[in-house]
Amino acid sequence: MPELPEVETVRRGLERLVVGKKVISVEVKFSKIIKTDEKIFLSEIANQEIKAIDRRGKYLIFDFGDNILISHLRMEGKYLLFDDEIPDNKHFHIIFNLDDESTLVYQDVRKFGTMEWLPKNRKLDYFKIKKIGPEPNEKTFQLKPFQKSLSESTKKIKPLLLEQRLVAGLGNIYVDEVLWSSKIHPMRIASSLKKFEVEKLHDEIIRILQLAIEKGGSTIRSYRNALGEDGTMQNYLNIYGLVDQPCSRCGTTICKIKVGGRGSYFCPKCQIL
DNA sequence: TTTACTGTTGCAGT
DNA sequence: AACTGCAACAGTAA
Repeated sequence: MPELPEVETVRRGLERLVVGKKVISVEVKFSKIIKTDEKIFLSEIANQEIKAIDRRGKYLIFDFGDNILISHLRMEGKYLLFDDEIPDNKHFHIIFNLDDESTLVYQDVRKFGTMEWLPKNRKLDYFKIKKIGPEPNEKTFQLKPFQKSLSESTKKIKPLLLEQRLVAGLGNIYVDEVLWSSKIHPMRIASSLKKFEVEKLHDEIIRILQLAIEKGGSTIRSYRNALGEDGTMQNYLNIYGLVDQPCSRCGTTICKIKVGGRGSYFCPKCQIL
């Protein structure tokens, strides 16, 4: 479920449901998800209270006080909470047994998700090394550095925005929405953007991600009751997934192409190359 | 039956 | 250094 608005929705759900609970033990059914030392993870997390659930970009952060668990949902990771018995499911990979008899389950059909157990004092370093850019809000996502970075890049704008380096949180859905809204073709070279286009792009990144958070994220190809999977943002999308349908702004038929290996939707009249 | 596609990221090539 | 393509994996649709 993973762009920033979906991860934030999951964070809010987890915050309500598991903060204050203690993890009694963890069962790892598929080891490759745990990227740090599994033995240390299992021994250190036992009997630790979940103090808070935070988020940075598309990363979820379980705060245990001295340590943190950084969880990335990648393409299909989900969290589920069961009050008692958990059903049989071959995609339940990590099981957190909590002190009130409930069970937090990490489900991931494609097994791309990751978890890392780290001392809390390495948190800032972690995101610095990963080159995760500023959160998309007016305070931290400043226009000037964004302008400068774009003016110095010969990359196509869409793949550049997906790197998470200039701003955190955009994925394949919202980057297409932001570009449509800003009337910018996904293959435009970053340095070719005019000042007014960069300003519009900056504002739309903040506006659309914020709107999507308010709508609880988008639920596409969804299954059933995952935490925070109650989003309605899919009803407000203007371009993603709408190939062969008329552009809501000009009526032109929406096209789909590949840009940097990703399926990309755009209006050939509103977004000129 | 095969192939292409999928809300992500990181790495191995050139 | 900066790009591109693909691998990690499983399911669905054509």
